Amino acid sequence: MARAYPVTEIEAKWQENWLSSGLYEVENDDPREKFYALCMYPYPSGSAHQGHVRNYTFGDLVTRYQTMKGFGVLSPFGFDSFGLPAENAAIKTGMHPREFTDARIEELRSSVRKLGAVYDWRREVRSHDPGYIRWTQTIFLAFLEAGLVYRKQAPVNWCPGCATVLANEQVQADGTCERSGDLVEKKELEQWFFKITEYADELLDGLDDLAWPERVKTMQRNWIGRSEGAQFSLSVAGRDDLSIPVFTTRPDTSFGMTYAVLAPEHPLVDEVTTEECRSEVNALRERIAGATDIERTSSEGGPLTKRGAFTGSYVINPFTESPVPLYIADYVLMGYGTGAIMAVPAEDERDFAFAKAYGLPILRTTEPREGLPDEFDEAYTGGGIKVNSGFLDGLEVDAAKASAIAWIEERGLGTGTINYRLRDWLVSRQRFWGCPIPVIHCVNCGIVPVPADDLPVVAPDDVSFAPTGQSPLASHEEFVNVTCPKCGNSARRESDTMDTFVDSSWYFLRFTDPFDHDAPFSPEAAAKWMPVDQYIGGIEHAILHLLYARFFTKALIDTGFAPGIDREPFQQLFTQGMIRMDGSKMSKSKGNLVAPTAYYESVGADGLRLFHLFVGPPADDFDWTDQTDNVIEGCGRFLDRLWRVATNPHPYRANDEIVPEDDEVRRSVHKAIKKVTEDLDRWSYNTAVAQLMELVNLLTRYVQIEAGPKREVLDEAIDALLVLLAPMAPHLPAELYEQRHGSHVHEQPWPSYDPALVASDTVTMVVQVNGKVRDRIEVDHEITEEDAMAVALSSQKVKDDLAGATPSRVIARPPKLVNIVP
RNA sequence: GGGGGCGUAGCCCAACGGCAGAGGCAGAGCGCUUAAACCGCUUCCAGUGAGGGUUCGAAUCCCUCCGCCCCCA
Repeated sequence: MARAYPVTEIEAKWQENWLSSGLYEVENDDPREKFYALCMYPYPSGSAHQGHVRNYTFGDLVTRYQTMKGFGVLSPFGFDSFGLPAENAAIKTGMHPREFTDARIEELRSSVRKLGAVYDWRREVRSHDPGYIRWTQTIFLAFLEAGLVYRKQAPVNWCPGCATVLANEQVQADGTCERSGDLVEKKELEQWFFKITEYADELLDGLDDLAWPERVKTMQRNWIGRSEGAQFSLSVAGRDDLSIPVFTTRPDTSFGMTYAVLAPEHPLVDEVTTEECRSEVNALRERIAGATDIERTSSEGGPLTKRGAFTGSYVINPFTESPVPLYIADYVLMGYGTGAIMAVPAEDERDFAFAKAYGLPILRTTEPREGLPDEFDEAYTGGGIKVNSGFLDGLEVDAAKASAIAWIEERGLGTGTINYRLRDWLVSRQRFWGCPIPVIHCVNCGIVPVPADDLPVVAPDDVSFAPTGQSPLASHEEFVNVTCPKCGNSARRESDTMDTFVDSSWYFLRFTDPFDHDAPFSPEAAAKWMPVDQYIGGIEHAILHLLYARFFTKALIDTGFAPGIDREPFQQLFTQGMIRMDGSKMSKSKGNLVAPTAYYESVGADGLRLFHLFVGPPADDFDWTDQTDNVIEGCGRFLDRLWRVATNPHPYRANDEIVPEDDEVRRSVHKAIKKVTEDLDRWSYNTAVAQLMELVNLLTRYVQIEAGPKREVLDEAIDALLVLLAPMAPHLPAELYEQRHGSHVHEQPWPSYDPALVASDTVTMVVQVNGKVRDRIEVDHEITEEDAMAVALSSQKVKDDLAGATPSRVIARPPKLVNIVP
């Protein structure tokens, strides 16, 4: 539909203006109070999609709004430009990932500008730039020196068809390779790890004070998974040389252990398995080798039958000194605790199901306060009094835990320990398009860091991406063959690259000072801008990115890069809802994208932005349906109306006569200022837009009244509208404000409202009888409780309704409501 | 299996425990127009997924159930 104003022209003009005026460039010595507004930097996937539009609309609103409120706002933009898609494209087309990536960065950058979003573009960072790689590598080496980086054997996903290592996201839910469809195997390789577990407690405790969505905090807490308990050893019957450490969160239930379980991949399985049981044990291990943790621990598929096997050995329960059978079972994971458990079927659900399936004894050790139920068809995991538990009998669960731990420690069998679900962060990737790990392997000197002067280590260009089964880096002779910086002998360069989550774990710090050529960023700049005051992104990063970035911030402080900054990088977090279409998330991989481009021409970036603000609460998901275009068009119509009422000539009232509509408009303007300000502060953008629509509708009627509109009243209203709309849909207000005043709307201070105009003199008071509305009476807005009651009781309708009965109670909430209870 | 979110008009959504309706979409009618579109005005439409509880008063708080979605296992 044709617009009432030249959208494309106006938007292009202002986008150019914002780029060249430097209005949103901030210096590190900016005297204003700082505000750091940040959207999660994107993977450059080509031109922006609706998810980007939504994200940057919110971010840009924050930037412009806080600027108008007087803050010096740091609003940078960059690209998370390492990653698999570029490498896959290289394998497919032979195009170098850098070329591929650079082209897509250009595309995304220009489509973000078409949205009218403003940034300090001088600060742009791109993770694949040598200038960024250098500092990622510097940080890696600093962490290595600080003992926060180490190497150990770990299983990787290996696709036999492609003869290559796969990232987790390349393995499909059914355990096959997304490219070849082969069943992915686990293969042990030397890998690099970050010691994030060293910060587990701080990462957990730090969550308490953050202004984050509660569910994100909960997800992180669950991911860290701190549990207190005990670790102790079970000796294998008849084998004085063998003992098996187990971890339990319920040491108080130890007397109820009726069997024990090893993870199938536990190193002692071969040792303890007897000849008679070997074939069954091996069969199970083989079957489990390809299963994911989720499949293994899922309770779907009924009781845990055929998912365990007896090893033939027995272990001694140290509390009872009796032998219990030792099994292997898929529901015990090597990666959690010690990879071995004592099984207490009466008080653990999984153990219960397994015991039932294998006919193992079940012995209760906890009696709930309300007594034992008659039916015993599930485990009891609650609190109560210990029974059948020797020296623990009669104790409460918590006291029994402490007592059991003390008992274990006294005998030197083990200790009370804290266990985490969180594992150390595996950062090495057998990939080309990532930040190279800057170390050299020397036969004489071992692992030698690349000297600082030789950084960055950048991948060579002349590599073949044909899938030969080897990482392009590992097979590049000149890259790999080096001399050892320590002893000068020939050595081998590390060919693994880093997880791209490493790049994104510190980019927000680089933004504070991307100009520094001697350090990742200067401590002063970091201290000036950190922490990020408002971080905005998708819920899909609720766990990994946000946890890694928090870890990095703490580790960077502890390694001296950023002394004195807040240990939490993101003060406030907002997670936007996702856009769904046909029941699934709108995404490139689903092929259900609706490109924003066409809307730039029909309703403009302003119209599209307004739509994303208006469609519903920003945190909620919304469905893109065949109605959506109508709604977007409606947002365009609103902008048309604003344009018309602001630019059309009106039959202004010549005389000084005052009409009631003047007052109504003025009151509505101040009400709108109040409402929009409150709504922007509480992320209620949809209602803020609705308020502006209401005001425009009112003005549309006002200019048509018989007496004609009063010029100053209309001007005040339109100016207020433009200022209030400026952070949401910036182009049109900028144009109109310039036409009216010759100045820039985005440099105007945020308006305040007159409280006297917001409150009206009289209000409609509701009178209820027994909660049902019986009358509405106009009263003074400052009416007292007594007067309100008196007025209510004198209402004829109330009297009729009461029919002479004396009210037993009268509740007054002046000036809005009185409720009379007969 | 555990945790969380959401169910209000034909649709998207408002309503700090107090009159269920702010706004938009779609529909209907009228005006403008030679006519239509645009534009303007008017209007139809729900008792808040179901059931219980707390309260003078519940869409809102609590419990159970149903449906959809997300995260974790």
